[in-house]
Amino acid sequence: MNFVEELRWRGMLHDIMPGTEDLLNKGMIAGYIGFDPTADSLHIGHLTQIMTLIHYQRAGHKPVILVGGATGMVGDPSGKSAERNLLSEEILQNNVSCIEKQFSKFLDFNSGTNSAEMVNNYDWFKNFSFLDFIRDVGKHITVNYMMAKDSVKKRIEGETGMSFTEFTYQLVQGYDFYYLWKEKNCQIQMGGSDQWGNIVTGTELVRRKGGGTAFAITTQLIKKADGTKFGKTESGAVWLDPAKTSPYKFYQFWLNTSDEDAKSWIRIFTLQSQIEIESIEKVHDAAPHLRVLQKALAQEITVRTHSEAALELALKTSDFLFGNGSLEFLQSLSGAEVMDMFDGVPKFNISKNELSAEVNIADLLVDKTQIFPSKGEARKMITGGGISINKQKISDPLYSVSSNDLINGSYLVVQKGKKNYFLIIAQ
RNA sequence: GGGGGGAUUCCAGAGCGGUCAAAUGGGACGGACUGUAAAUCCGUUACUUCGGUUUCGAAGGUUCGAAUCCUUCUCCCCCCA
Repeated sequence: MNFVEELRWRGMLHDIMPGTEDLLNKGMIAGYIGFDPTADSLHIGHLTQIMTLIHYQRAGHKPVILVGGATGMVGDPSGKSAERNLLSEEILQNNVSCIEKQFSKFLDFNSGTNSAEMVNNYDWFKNFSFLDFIRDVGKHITVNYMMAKDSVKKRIEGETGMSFTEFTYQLVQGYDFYYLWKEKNCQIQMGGSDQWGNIVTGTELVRRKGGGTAFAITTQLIKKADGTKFGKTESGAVWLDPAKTSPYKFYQFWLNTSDEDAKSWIRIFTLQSQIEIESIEKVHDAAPHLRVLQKALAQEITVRTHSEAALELALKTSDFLFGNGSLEFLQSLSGAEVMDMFDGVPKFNISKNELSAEVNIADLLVDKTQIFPSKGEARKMITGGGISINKQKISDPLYSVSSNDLINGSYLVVQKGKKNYFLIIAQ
């Protein structure tokens, strides 16, 4: 199965320039995708493009990652209704190096001729003077052509307008394509469907300035069945950096996908074959409550993005927090493992002296910690059966806690409802 | 400038001078159910040392008693100029 067929059956293909498939069938072709360093980590919104590059490399082609140290300074207007805030140069450079590190997990940078390669357009733009640019690049593209682009038209017709800087963006990105085509024989640019306009400006530049041909492939933007935006949770974006989104939360994000989304996402975000996926779906349909699909999806992505060990911990944590969490399991964990498991959970410190005598449960939850804003509320919640300490439901508002309740002599696990955990650490 | 209407607890929106910590709906949070889903059902939704204490735009006043009546102020909306 060739690269294009692969994208097609997985439902990833959005648009492809005529002739692209023939070109790819002729042999190894270098192709690239650009990533703007708008943050110091990639997030799951980038995952489609990462998967595209993985398939590209698996099909025997050479994937090139372009990190937009220069384009990031301009700001892509595609899909944006208002002018972007510009990032400072230091922040951008820091973002670039963070992102570069993340790619090493996904692609093979040491596989001979089709090794992945990473480039930064800042390298060829930093010494490119404005005058040279408008003479050598700007000359080839008409403003009429640029204005016809959707990303530009919308902004011009809209009320917000568009700065010259952002208007220039497609030319800058277009030049990247020309540069890579000329210097690295990179003949294909890929990207999300919103990038079509920018990519085509590049192929146009290759034709007019270089007299050559270049090709474009775009992928489907990920949609959720319920219409909400993909990749966002209440707590913000889902990052690939474990320091920004813990592997446990990462795993949970995928596990919580709806049945409908899971069926399309397992094709996009995992490398399972068509036969494997269809058999998983069969099992899933027979017993949807087991969520075999979501589990397969979550497992594979978590391992690829983080590691087997991270998945193990995520699984254990999930099992404890949602399944049959037991006191014994907690007691079996080391201090470090506990901290890992409750990563992101609010923590409160309390001195051991305070617990040497008995402390009323409401005092503990309100005065000693800030789990509840008032004692009345804490008592109501306790009476309503919404509070557990160390997995034991507390229903008496007069219940007292003492140092005997500490797990391994050092902490208490408080639950408000089923899902809200708090860790009280005695020091 | 003239005339009219309004300001209520997270939001919307009821509220005869006493029985109003304030209807109802939404939201939020808990519980049951469940697939860590959806729907549904139930409960809670000012503080409290459970004796009480502070709330209804702000400040005064009338009254045994005021979210409800009076005065002044602040802000919002509508209509006519």
